[in-house]
Amino acid sequence: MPELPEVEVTRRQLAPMLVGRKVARVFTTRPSYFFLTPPATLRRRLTGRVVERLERLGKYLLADLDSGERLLLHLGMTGEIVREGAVDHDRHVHLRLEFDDGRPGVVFRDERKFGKVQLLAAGEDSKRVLRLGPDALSADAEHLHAATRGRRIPIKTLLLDQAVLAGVGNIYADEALFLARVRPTRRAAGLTRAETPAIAAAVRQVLRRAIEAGGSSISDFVQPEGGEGGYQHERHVYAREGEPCGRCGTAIRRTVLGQRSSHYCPSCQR
DNA sequence: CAAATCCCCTGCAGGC
DNA sequence: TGCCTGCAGGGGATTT
Repeated sequence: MPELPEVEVTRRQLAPMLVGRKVARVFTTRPSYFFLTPPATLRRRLTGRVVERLERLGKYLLADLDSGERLLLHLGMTGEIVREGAVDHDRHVHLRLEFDDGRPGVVFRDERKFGKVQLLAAGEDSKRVLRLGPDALSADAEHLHAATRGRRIPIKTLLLDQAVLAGVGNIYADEALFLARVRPTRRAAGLTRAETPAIAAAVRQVLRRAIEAGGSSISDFVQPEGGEGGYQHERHVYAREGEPCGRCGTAIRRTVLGQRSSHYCPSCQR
């Protein structure tokens, strides 16, 4: 599942294969939940445009076009944006861009269609982006501590709230809480002055390291150039139920919080 | 306002 | 082998 590290790795590899190239042809599938902007409109508005910049906000990618419009992209659960030819071109390819230079195009493939594509008019703001909190890569201890006050929800659930920190998803929330030695079930408001900075630091650390490793390819994440990430080999708790904790050997436990599976070491995390 | 629940979608694992 | 059920989850909408 693409979270901040996977989206950032996607941005870094995608930028060189997108920026500065002129879109010659746009192919789309039929209208669906996936298209916040109707595919016919996308085809019309994107044709002939040049992407000038590609930035990331939380788990969103924003491509600035030479028309002043912006293309908003979200990978959802199973989305992947790759160089044409790097993955199968099957019924799950919803958007494909061809350019005027003869080099391979770019495809946005998504099995479950939880991904999103939206064209923003010049100066138009996206409600989805506006509600995002500060980027999780620079998680601030004071900000996180303040965000926990008055919140009865588990800290794990709070970390997944994109309005609190933008970019944390299920894998890295579990991994960060392991590094901080805090149980995911702990009430946010009950965390101490010492624990919230530890969690913020762990969030930054795990995200930075995951980017360095190229992301996690646990559920099919593929980099734009076709490679796989390596962080899945470094994870401590996520999807390791019953396996021994790397620190103490205790069996990793799984529980459900906010409809999402959560993993932790009952011995190391308190 | 906060918190809980439902739903969008498809592939796959597990049970029989 | 095939059918059915449940699960995976980002995040918005709806309900409590």
